[in-house]
Amino acid sequence: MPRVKCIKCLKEETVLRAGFIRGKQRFLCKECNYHFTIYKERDNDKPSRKNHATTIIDIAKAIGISVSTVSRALKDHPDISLQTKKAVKQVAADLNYHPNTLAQGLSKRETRTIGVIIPDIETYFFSSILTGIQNVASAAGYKVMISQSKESHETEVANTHAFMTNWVDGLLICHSKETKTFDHIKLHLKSGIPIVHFDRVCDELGTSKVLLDDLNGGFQVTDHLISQGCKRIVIVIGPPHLNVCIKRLEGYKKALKKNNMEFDPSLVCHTNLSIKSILENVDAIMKKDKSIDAIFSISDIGAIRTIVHLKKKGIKIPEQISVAGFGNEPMGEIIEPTLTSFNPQTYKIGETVAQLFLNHLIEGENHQPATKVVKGNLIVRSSTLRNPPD
Amino acid sequence: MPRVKCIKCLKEETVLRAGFIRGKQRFLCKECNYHFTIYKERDNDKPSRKNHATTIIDIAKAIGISVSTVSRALKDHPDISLQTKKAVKQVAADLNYHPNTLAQGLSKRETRTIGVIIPDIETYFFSSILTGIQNVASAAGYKVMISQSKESHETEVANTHAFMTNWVDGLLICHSKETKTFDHIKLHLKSGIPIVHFDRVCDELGTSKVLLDDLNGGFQVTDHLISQGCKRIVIVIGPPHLNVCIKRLEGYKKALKKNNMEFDPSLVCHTNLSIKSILENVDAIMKKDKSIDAIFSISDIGAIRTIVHLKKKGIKIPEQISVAGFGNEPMGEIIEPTLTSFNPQTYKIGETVAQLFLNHLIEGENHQPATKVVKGNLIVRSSTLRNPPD
DNA sequence: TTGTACGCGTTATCAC
DNA sequence: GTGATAACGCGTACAA
Repeated sequence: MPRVKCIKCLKEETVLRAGFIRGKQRFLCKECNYHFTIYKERDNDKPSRKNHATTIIDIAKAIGISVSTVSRALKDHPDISLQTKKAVKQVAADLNYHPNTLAQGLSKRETRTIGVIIPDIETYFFSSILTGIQNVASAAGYKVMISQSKESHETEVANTHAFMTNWVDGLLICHSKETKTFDHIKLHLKSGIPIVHFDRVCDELGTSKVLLDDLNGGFQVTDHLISQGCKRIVIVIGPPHLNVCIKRLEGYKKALKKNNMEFDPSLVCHTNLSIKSILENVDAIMKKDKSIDAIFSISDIGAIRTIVHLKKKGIKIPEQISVAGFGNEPMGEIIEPTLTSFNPQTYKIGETVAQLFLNHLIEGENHQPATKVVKGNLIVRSSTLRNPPD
Repeated sequence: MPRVKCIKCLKEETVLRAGFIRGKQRFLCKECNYHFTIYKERDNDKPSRKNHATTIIDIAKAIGISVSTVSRALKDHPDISLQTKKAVKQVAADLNYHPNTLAQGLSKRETRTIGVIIPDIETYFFSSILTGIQNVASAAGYKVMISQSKESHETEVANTHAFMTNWVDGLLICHSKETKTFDHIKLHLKSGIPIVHFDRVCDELGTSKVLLDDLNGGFQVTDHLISQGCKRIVIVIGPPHLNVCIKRLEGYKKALKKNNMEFDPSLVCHTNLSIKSILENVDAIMKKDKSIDAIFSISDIGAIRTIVHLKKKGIKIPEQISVAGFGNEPMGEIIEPTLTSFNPQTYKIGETVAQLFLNHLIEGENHQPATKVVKGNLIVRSSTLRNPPD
């Protein structure tokens, strides 16, 4: 029973509390059936928190209109009069208003943010893919959150969950080397948000994928080595659960076949892709088999370190051993001899990944998972050129 | 005037609408002064959206307790009984509940997210700083949003605003090369959120800063070159508005002074730090001045490309020209000759940046901006070693 | 110990 | 054209 007089009839006893409006008690005079609010002195107009960002409420108060009108005016809703729009925009600018994306997200149930999980930002391969993703995403009005798993399955899982609880609108992921189970992805698959895999993908989930031109790349590099007269080509690959390794190996085999050469399993070096493991394996195989005349490393970093390693031992490249890589890292242009490598078009991969995400959004309910292979191209440099073109 | 009977007195005319409770109309019988709500059939219990993530409301309904109890139980509030906690956590797990960080952020007015703006992820220097930042930040429970300005002032400004409207709890920024005005930062300085600058900082804003060991680095590199017998050392720097250039140049001068050598302004190459500009300048100065015996490039990439360039012209490094860089990029170990460079300790820089942000948070109101210089160290390699130690 | 109901900032759906 | 207010999901002072 508030001690408040009705603004209309000035009676007290007929006035009842009737909910709140924006933190202000609202009253209803039963007599006049009239709702009203008591405005206190304006001294409480100071934002309660000193660092209070201006909101549409502030704008509404300043002009003396409702928040809905402000909201609509700000987004040029056709219903709103030009005059009002102008006033609102003016005040918004004066008060340095910026919409709160958190609140927008909560209300619209979308954040216009996509999460990207990659193994390692410091690797050019991934960081350049990122750039491709960001270009397309930001053109479409999406922000990109990045996290690196550092090749740890545990971190990958944690990051995945973190993204989902942040309500990202999509998840773009390249799995860590360690990752062999995919429950963390399956769990969120039901939520219906677009998930796109790239490079190290997972086939058992029905997601869209972007793949490197692995098979073709493996083929082209090997074919090129053969064309340069190499007969005994070592291929250095990683753990067998990584699809990319298998594909590149397939390409290698295909090239041998095309050139009527027999596949010798002893020429396949299984490593864990660490530099240490790669160099050890190279040393071992070269000690065992003196006939080797080429090394195809599945990664550029591996190839580069192999070159440095072999040169230290006085081995001439490419005369004694040709070396080729995969990835077209910038370092390949710097090292001597410059490195022959397969260029997987990383920017384009990134762009394609983001595009697939956007497609999924557009297609909505009746989205069908797509798999795209980004064509790459062989870049021939000195590390394999035995027969200089005449 | 709702057509609702009071639960107590069963009268209709005395019942008034009195606000809402959780989406349900609340009524007040003026007669009995009694508040009540009409519960409809339970058939609206189905989640309205099919892909509705479970919320604490779902848990509360499932158990038949209130949302506040659920909320508190989930965060082990001491008030809640062990029994309740157990039940809540059980159901939460069953329903695969994940708190909505958007709502949490809106409610708590913090997002536990920090924004990082760097010129370019593809540069090792920045990506390794990022890793340092992420390590410290995630250990403290903060997520990291990354955006690259690609050295464009415009993009930097846009990204800054995007972060602020996303209510990041802090902003860590390294300005683009183009950036000469700082209104976009000033604007948000008032909001009170911690802003930390690194590398390319701005002095006119009272923010915390993390600086490279630029002066010392410039000094050490130059001093080392001199110790190797170099007399005419070219220093290749970037635009004068970048504080890092000035500092490294100062170090260069300091080293000359220490060794009683005169500073010759004609040996300073002003470039825009692009490869093209660097190589052109190097060519020009070497053509003009045949006495030059060393080049100190302010960036490793510049130094590396310079080496490649000079080698192509048949110049012997370090015998004819010594070359040194700054940054300790991985490529420096690969190129021949391997590159002498100053290692700025990028990881540590990143960690320090994040730490400064955390400090700011802890200190709160009475925070005093700090400036930290991360000590680096000279890494001597072949590109400058003229007098092999005997 | 548990529950109630408001506030966070915005959008959307009605109602007028 | 404009206003009122539920809803988004959660935290929390205050009430019970």
